[in-house]
Parts: sequence; C-alpha cells; structure tokens
Amino acid sequence: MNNEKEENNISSVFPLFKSLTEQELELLNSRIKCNIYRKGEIIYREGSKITGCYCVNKGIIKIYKTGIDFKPQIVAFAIKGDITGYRSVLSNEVACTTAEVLEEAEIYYIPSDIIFNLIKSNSDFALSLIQLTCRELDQANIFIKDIAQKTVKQRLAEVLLMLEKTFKTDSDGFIAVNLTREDISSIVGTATESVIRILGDFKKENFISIKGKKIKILDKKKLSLISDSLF
Amino acid sequence: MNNEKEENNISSVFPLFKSLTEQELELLNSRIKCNIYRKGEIIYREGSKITGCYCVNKGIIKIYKTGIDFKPQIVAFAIKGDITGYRSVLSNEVACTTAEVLEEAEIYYIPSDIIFNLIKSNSDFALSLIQLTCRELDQANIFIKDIAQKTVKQRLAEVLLMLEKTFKTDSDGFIAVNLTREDISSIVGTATESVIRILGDFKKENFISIKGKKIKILDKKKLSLISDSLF
DNA sequence: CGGAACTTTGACACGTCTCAAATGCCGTGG
DNA sequence: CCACGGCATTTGAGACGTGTCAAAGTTCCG
Repeated sequence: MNNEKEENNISSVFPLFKSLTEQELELLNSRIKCNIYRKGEIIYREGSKITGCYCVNKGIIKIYKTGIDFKPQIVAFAIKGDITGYRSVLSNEVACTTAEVLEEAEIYYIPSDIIFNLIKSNSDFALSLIQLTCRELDQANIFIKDIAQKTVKQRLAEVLLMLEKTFKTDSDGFIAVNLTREDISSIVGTATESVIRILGDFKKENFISIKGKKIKILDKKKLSLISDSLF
Repeated sequence: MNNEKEENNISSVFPLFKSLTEQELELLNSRIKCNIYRKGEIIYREGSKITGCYCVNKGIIKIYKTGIDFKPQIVAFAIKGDITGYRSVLSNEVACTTAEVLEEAEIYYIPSDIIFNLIKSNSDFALSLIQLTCRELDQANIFIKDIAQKTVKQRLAEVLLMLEKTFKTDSDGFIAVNLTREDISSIVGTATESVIRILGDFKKENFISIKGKKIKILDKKKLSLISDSLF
C-alpha cells in the first residue's frame, strides 16, 4: 500500500507536502486512508467535529456555509491537489463549512496528529501551510470587496471566468464542471432566476454559449470588461 | 530601550508572541521599532512592497481594499494587540490592503526576517500564526455569507453589534470609535445614504441612540434578531 | 414510463442606489 | 474671536436592479 509510486504521488499532487523528508513521507503514507465518495455525499458537515483533513486526488468538492433559511453560500471548490478541513483541525474547532461531493471523488484522509507533528518537525511545512492560508485569506477578502461593490451581472461574469480558470475546459471548450443554476447562484450570492436571466443576456450578446448545464465562454475579454465594470 | 518592562509588554500585549523564549524575545525587542502615526496617515498602501509587519499597541487602524471607482471596502480593523501586514510578508507579495490610521496609533514594526526566523526556530509560534490566519479566514467566510445573503438593514445591525464588541463602549455607553457614515457604509457594503436612513430607522424604533458620530446600542437583543432575520 | 428535480419565463413589488440640494459641523486663517 | 470654506450629514425624488412568487416547460434518472 505504501509503495514507491504512491509516495511520489502524494508529494507531487499536493505541493504542501513537497518539503517533507523521506521519513516524513513514509510516516504520512502509513497513516493515510483513501476513500471514494459519490456525488452528493457529505465529507464533513458544518458544526461537526473534524479529526483530520482531506486531500482531493480526484473529483470535485463544493465547500459552503449554511446561511439564512438554510440557503448555502459556496465559499470554495476543492479539486485535485487541494486540501480541505485543515482549518478546523488546526484551530481545534468544529467544521465551519460543509464539504459536499459534486463529482465522484477520491480523497486521502490525514489524521490531525500527523499535521500537528509535521508542523512541529518541519518548519518549511509550517511555512507552506501559513502561506496557503494567507492566499486563501486574500482570496476571501477580494471576494468580499466584489460581492459588496459589484452588481449581480458583474459578479456572474467574474464567476464564469473563475470557473473556467478553476475547472478548465473540455474538448468542446465547455467549462468542465456540472453546476446547477442554483449552485451558481449560491456562489454569486443571488437568486437562481437572476442567474438564469443574466446567463440568457450573455448568451444573446454572444459572450457565452450554453448546452444544458454546460457553459462555454466565447468572449473572455468582454466578460472581463463587464466584471471590472470598465465597459 | 530593551528593558525588562518592554519585553514583558510585547508578549503580554500580543498573544502571538507568548510562546517565545527569552532569547527570542530579546532578539525581537532588539529589532523592533516603535512609531507614532497620526489620524489619516497611511501605514502601508495596497500594491506596495512590505518589509515587515505591524503590531498595534495603541490606536485604531482601518484596513481596506480599494474597489470600483476607488471606493474602499473595509475588511478589518486593528486595535491594541492586533498584528497586520504579516500576510503580505509571509507570502512575499505586495500588500493586498491599505492600512490607514483612524485614531492616533502607536505601532511596533517587526522586520520580516525576524518573522521567518521565528517560524523556523519555534514551532509553537508557527502554529499560533497558522491558527491566527485560520481564525481570520473563518471570519472572512462568515462575512461573505452575510454580505451575500442579508439585506442592508440586517448587515448594518450586525455591523453595529460587531463594532460594540470590537471597540467596547465609553463611560456613556457609546461605541468607542469615531467612524464617518461613509466608513460605516464601506464596512456594510452599501451607499452612505442608506446607512443614514437605516440608522434613522433604528433610532426611531429606539434600538440605538445617536450623538454626532457616536452611536449607543440600546437594545442589543432587537438588533441581534434583525441581523439574524428571525424577527 | 413516471416522477422529481431543475430550468425557464412573466409579472410585480420592494429595496437600494443615484443624483441633487439643503443643512450642519468643524477647523483654519484672518 | 469670528467668518469662511470645506467636508460630513441629512432629506427627498426618482430610476433601476433584484428578489419573490407562480406556473409551465424541460431534463434527468430510477
């Protein structure tokens, strides 16, 4: 189970672990558990106790907070190479978000004591972890500024660009993720109907094309201009 | 300058440094610089390079991102015991926010190499730093959810409660900070006029009282109910 | 094939923003 | 000490964006 191939895999897929020594990688591998999750499954739920963190090797996870009337607010996605749940582990608090599988996922579980030990034994690892949280914090602050100051149309344009950047495109140029209109609305922070209407506008103006849930960006420049309100 | 009293001071005012050894504290003290900033002064500006981080010993700092048409979006305050600028230092990037003095401030400056060395030499310090960023990250995510889902009235109620909790009250019960209506609007993420109107509503309903810039919360319970939209 | 979930469309109401103008407040300089 | 100018606050009117509700159409999946 802890063969050479898999060891290489962990540190190559997850940049966070690239500073680990061979011994540390060995220990990590000996304690890692791999699980497959189906679409719709909950990996951990807001308010529940977390005993380790989750490294996504395959699939797509949406991470959200539950808001008014149980309306979810998506705050992040996790895909191959991303690590989630570490925040609650490190601050020893219950999970502050829910992680739900959007596309069948293969996920490594790392018990929290391993994380703490790595922080103690390897300062480069600690630094990487700090830098990771700092990056996420900046992302969050940017999002706050946007959501507070931009119109729904601007935010939707921005979200579409973000989605393409995050999930890349398939062979036909469509963004490689299946999100419901409701999902999109709970990223943008708006009503589902508003998303639908504005997507319709974008389509009419040939900024995007739509095939069912799939969206293809045709005019990245125009969407950028809209999102930055420079048009 | 580096007398015993000041050494004790640093670690007692800033919880982040409580795990430092005597030698580390001594080194820290030998490199720290203390500055006084007047109201309106900029400590660092978004987009500029940062060479160290700032520990607030006195005064009030507002931290904001610049948005559309240069409209600022306040993302945090820093008061006695808070540390700011460390994010940009750690991620080796230009400042992603601007820090501006609201009330005359006394601020310790710590060169970035000290921070990096402490992370290397003291894993408890590294862990504290990680936990600090994690807490801030969670705060940011909560704010995203609120700003996306709540009405302006709900958000303003919440912000008033936050302000009282952060800055406490003076002897007359007024929140101990001077913010312009514009400042408040750029926390809430709305127009200045909306803030004024809704503050007027709150006053009319006796949830708050107003004397110039100063605000006193009269009915914390009602404001909580409004903010949680449970009324 | 059937039912549930998702998407789309329309009408309408309401919240919020913008613009404009009046008033109030405060520090500066005469 | 007062007058002035500039900035902050307040109020009003109107336009616009966005949310809500209801209903019909569509897709998905067992």
